[in-house]
Amino acid sequence: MPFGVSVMILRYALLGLLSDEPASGYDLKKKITDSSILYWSGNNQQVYRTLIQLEQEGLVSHQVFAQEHLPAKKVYSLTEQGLTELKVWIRSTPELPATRTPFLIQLTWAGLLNDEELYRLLEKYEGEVREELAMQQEKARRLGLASQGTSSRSAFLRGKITENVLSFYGNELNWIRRLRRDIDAAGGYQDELRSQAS
Amino acid sequence: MPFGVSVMILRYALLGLLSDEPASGYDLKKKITDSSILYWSGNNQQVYRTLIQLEQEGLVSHQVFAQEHLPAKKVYSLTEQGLTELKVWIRSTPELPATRTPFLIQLTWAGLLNDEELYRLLEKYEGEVREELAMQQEKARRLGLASQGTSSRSAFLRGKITENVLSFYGNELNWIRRLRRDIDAAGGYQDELRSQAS
DNA sequence: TTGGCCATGTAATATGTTACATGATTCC
DNA sequence: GGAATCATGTAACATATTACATGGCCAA
Repeated sequence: MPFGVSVMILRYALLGLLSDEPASGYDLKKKITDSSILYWSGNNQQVYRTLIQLEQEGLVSHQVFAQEHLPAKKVYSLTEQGLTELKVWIRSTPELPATRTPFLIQLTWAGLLNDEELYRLLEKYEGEVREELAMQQEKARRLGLASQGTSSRSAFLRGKITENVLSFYGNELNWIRRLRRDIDAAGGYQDELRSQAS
Repeated sequence: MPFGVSVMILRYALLGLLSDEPASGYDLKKKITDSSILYWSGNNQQVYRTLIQLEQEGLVSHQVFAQEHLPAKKVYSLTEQGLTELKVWIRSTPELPATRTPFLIQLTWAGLLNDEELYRLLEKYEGEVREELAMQQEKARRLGLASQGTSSRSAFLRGKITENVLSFYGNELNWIRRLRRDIDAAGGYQDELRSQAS
């Protein structure tokens, strides 16, 4: 069974979420969408289909709950076997992060733009990163409040994960600011920059 | 035409590479594989298919060159229209980087592991990041030597792109080191860590 | 009364990956 | 003799995304 990278991530993310508590496909999809690190594109299909597959493999099981005025729920839980498999994966050799950053590709050929166009491109990117960082900080603040009191090892690790996300955007913001400052220092947006050696 | 994110990246990466100089599909695929930011999975199919598509759209054209003892080459060049389209894209609003980091997902549920298992997981990850950073530094050094003398705006920007990649791994390395130090400071790998408030 | 939330799912399409075919050449 | 490089491509499969269907409830 040749599971691709992101399918695998989804599989184990689902097992992980179900190790916290039983949940329906709908719930799980929302949790994934809300998560900063489980980046996903509003796509419930994969969640539903993956759950069915996981059930066939005996890693999860479900119970149907009827509801008044609302569609019935399939509430999934982790099986013993599922927990075992989840642990095996968590212990396995971690992969390096894979980053897709279209902006760096734009920048690679941004030499084709004129000074003003380049200025605006860099400005826009800084703005976006700044906003995203602010959003993540706000999210972290709310999450921090929610987990006050819990001081288990899990809570400690989850705090560190938040820190990772924040430091990623912080690092990116510093980089783009340095870049813009260096360009300014080299005498505005002249076509030739001699500052490269520095 | 609903181009997904990464297809779009491939399209414009190809146009960009061809704006540097004409090249065959084979050459382009190698350049993409070698690139730190055009992360791809040794997959020539997409390159060949995308080139054919780009040609149908009039953004690139090709000439066939016969070679002695070697298969014929299809050397692609950027058309006027292709250059225009590339510039339009470069000027367009940049997207934020999208990062897939399976390790953070492992870590989210690493509370399920015992102390020693967690220790080994963190150690392995630090090692991997350290090695990758070293590799990227080595790559940057070689690239820096190659581009000595060129002090155009393009060269300046490409230097900054390298800096971005290095600072990404540097940041990640700092984070995992801090994490491990904090755990050590909290009295080794005890099951309960009270250091969370700090 | 338009739209969003709840909840699951089908169908169609788009994208990504793997395996394999060809065939001469060069390096170990 | 086996593997890697050069060079393009076909076919098959795996995975991801979009659009749509259902249908009652609730809020602006």
